[in-house]
Amino acid sequence: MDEVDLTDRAEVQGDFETGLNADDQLELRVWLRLLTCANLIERNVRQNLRETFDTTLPRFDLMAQLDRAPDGLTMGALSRRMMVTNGNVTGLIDRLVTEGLVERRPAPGDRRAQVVRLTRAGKRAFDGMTPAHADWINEMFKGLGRQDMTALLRLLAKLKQSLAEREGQEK
Amino acid sequence: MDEVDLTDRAEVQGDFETGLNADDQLELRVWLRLLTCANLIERNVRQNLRETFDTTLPRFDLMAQLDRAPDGLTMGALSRRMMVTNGNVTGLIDRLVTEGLVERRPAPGDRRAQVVRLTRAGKRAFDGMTPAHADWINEMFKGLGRQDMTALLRLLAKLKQSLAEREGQEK
DNA sequence: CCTGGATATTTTAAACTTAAAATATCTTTC
DNA sequence: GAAAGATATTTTAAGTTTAAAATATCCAGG
Repeated sequence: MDEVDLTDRAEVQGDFETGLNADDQLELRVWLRLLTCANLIERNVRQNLRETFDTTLPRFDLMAQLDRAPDGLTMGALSRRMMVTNGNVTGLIDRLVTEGLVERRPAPGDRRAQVVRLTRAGKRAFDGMTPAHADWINEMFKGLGRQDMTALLRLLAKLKQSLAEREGQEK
Repeated sequence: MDEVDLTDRAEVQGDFETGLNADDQLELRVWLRLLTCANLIERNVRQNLRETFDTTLPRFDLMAQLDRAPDGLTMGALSRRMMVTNGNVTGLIDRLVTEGLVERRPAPGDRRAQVVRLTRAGKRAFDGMTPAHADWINEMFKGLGRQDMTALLRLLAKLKQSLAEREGQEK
């Protein structure tokens, strides 16, 4: 039997980089590896949030933003911070309001805007999740030393800067 | 007037890190910065794909995987490489098949499996997008030197390793 | 004041994504 | 060789996400 083996045994647990050549452009390799790491972390957090607290990552991210802004945020500020569209935030907030975790009220002085903030229950729920969340993240970064992390933080800052510059240009 | 300024002028263009304290755990800061970078890049590529080729990022990612596997991939292999669920791939492939960019055929020797590969038209379409895609990525990494990128690549490899280890454990 | 452009949000339609259940097939074991 | 468990995929329902259009309000200039 010399048929092609479609199960591709070399790829037991592939990712975006699988099949990429070492002589491909460095930039692409960095980007794909970055994406792989982000996906692995996201997947882990998502699963933990579901199993431990029966909630979702977008809900958690949104609540984390509100937790850091005790005076509340407008819908627009929220969507900028979460880097998602306005419409997306509208839907998420709708659901969180229904669940009683978030409250929406008209912004003083601007009848177009809404200010959103955590309710008492929302704050309580979020505080209950924070420690476990921190543990998960810490656990995932266990393989990196303090030096590694500061180096990584610095390089990512530089990349972020490089990315932010070309955001303004747009068109 | 000494009211609270809800527009928060310091946060013209916030991101996940906005509002984070410098004394927060290092791991969390690295993770959020990583996420911010990934989001900025994704957003840029997504917009470029739409404006330039009228397509989407998931479609492009899927075609990129198939392009690297000339003999095709099973649905399962594809979902592992893209790090998304099986059902997700089913839907994406359905659409790409309809558009004539991808073909699906029974896997030889296993009647449960499907082998998917780019059609002639799909290969042509993908090849037409590759150079522009590379340019976009290169442009975004312009602020990083070769040294920075290799350092970043190394650190991310270490992180990826750290993350992969705890994947196996899972229960 | 009032008109035109800017800003804040919601709505809409379509696509994407997930987790879980359902199918179908393979593989092993007795 | 039939039952039990493992694998490969699809289906389902709900949620998330996007881009674009629609609303509503603000603000600046005449």
